[in-house]
Amino acid sequence: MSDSRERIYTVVAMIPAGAVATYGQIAELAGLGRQARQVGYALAALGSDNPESDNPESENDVPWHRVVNAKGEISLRSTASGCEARQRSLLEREGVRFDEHGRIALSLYRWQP
DNA sequence: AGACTGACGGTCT
DNA sequence: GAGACCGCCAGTC
Repeated sequence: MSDSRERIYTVVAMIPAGAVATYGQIAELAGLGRQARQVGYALAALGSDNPESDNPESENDVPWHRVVNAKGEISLRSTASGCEARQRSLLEREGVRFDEHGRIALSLYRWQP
């Protein structure tokens, strides 16, 4: 276990509702620099919708659904297909609108600490 | 030790 | 605007 992962979770948990953050942004705030990959890797370790997975320390309070890539799209992961639909639903519930391309206007919803 | 993989980012074409 | 390439790091085989 790397403390970097907890740092990432902490940063993600700081994202307010109705706002989204990019992986690169999270990485920078977490002190990882440009390692956006590591951020996605850490989030993937959460198990997304696998509450059965064991991650007692990270808790499920991490709003991973507020994290999108630099294009403003929901990144497709290897497994758990359909999870993105739930993510989009959660974001829309928070007031985030998607365009025809199914992308988010980062210029409007991008979280700015 | 070496090689492959992965929720990505930025730049070039 | 979209696609191809490279780079960066950690974890796993």
